[in-house]
Amino acid sequence: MDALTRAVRESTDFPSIKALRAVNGASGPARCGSRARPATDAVRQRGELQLQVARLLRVALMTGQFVPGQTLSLRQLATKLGTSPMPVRGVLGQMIASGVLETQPNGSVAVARMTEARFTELTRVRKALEGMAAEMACRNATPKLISELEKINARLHRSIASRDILACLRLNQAFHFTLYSASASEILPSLIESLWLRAGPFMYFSLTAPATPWDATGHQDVIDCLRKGNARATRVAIERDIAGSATYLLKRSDAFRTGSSPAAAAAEAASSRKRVSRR
Amino acid sequence: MDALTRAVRESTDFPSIKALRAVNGASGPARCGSRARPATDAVRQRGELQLQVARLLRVALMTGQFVPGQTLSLRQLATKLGTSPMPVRGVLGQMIASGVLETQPNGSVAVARMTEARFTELTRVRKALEGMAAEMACRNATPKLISELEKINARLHRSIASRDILACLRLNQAFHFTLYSASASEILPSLIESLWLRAGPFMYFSLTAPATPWDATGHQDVIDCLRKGNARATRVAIERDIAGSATYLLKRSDAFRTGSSPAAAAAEAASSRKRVSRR
DNA sequence: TGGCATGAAGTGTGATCACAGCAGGCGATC
DNA sequence: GATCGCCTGCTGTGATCACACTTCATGCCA
Repeated sequence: MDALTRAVRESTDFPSIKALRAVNGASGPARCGSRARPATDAVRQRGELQLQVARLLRVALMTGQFVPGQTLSLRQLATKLGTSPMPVRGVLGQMIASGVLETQPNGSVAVARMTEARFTELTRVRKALEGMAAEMACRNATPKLISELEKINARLHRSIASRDILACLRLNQAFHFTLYSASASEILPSLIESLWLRAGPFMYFSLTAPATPWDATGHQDVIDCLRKGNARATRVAIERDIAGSATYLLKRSDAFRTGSSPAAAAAEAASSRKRVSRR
Repeated sequence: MDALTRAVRESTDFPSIKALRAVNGASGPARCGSRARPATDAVRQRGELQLQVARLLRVALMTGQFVPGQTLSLRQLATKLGTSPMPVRGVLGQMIASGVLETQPNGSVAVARMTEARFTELTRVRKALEGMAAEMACRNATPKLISELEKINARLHRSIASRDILACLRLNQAFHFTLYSASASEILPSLIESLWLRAGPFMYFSLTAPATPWDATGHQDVIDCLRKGNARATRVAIERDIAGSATYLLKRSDAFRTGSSPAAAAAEAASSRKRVSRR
């Protein structure tokens, strides 16, 4: 049981931040402003390290490298990333505050588990916020935006055809957030992103089953509404798209058992991830 | 100009966490697990310090102890609170992530400024989320909840009559969040709280003008709808209440000048806070 | 007296250390 | 043989230090 979770943990292979750096002499975690660092270091900026950690962690969560219920260790993550625990601590604190991660009774940090009630509510809030963002985006829609969305959608269809789950999730996310960024809203995209991040690990996990992935026909409706300039219809189309994928996930009722048995979930995710990457 | 902001900063008098502790021998910031601490120390728990800092900072923001645009110094806050910069850093990081604070171009942290567009959008999102929470709360409404809300509302009316702005804000917040906590939602209250926190400093600041405060007649409508058990009407009533106070604030168009001149805002807030506390 | 340079103070960030709490393993004792 | 106690290694948290960077003020030179 512990061996299983350990196996999952071992298989999480980040691109080490240490490797991303231009520093070549430092072996351990590079000091913040090490005097040995030449002026040619392009990576280091103000708070850059924390941003990189946040980015990597977000991607890892959205691509199923962590499983709902899995505990995340500050020091282990830091070692894996090649940094000190410091920036990891900051990022984890923010993710705990936004509900993506949660602190277990013993104080350690874990990926938030998903229950059916939580997922239903998440979907409801998503419909409200993303519907609003879509409506605003429609009022600012340009031909450039529409063609960009169509391009993403075409690639999404190809990914669905080739059953590339990772690409499906990434392109689906790209479609939605490209649309929402056109809303010119300052607060909606970040709120929506936190909701996606909450659902992220669960969605990946539940889509890795051998069942057929969802169809993205809802996206075409959104594009059509955008082209007509009908803001209310765009909102409805997005809401329908969200509801559609939500019911698809809800129908797979076994997906929620991760809440009761994290170890089994970890094992399942590990095998399914292998299955995906092997393709 | 700098003297003004400094004056404001000086006047922010937190209840020092150091004073809250049971430690009597330690003079500087008490070490985390100092061996000198007796086992009778009731305050210290896991992550307790960061929670206390977060609580104090939230209250300070909601009660206008900080002004939109004012820069917050990590070390100064820590010194004022009697802790090391460490827990303050964590809390500020979370507040930056949630949009309550923002990092200035030079890297220092400041209270997010409010623009008219931002406020309009904030109000729109608030209406959606709080309307949803109110609707859910109505479905779970109990006589106990309704009587509690009526009690809060009665005290709010008394505070309006005596023009106690601080109490008005606190009771208004209590009314709304008591209602929302009845929604039994896991994600809505925290989302809503982050929105309130964004608007908090601005609301306090703009209400401290000598103009007449708003009337809270909308609350009574909400209570009536709750008693009738009409969920949709409850949603509409809350939306109307939010829209009402928003238009009241928007009418005071001068309130947004804090975005252009933080120093003047700080001075204004300092004098108005004195005016309030002197009563 | 005007303008530029320099340095001291303050900023956030990252690293490291110290500590309390907890979990699991392992041996000694009943 | 079962159970209790210790003990080692882990966890997150708080404190402290070191560093790059900005800012502002003082001093020096033209």
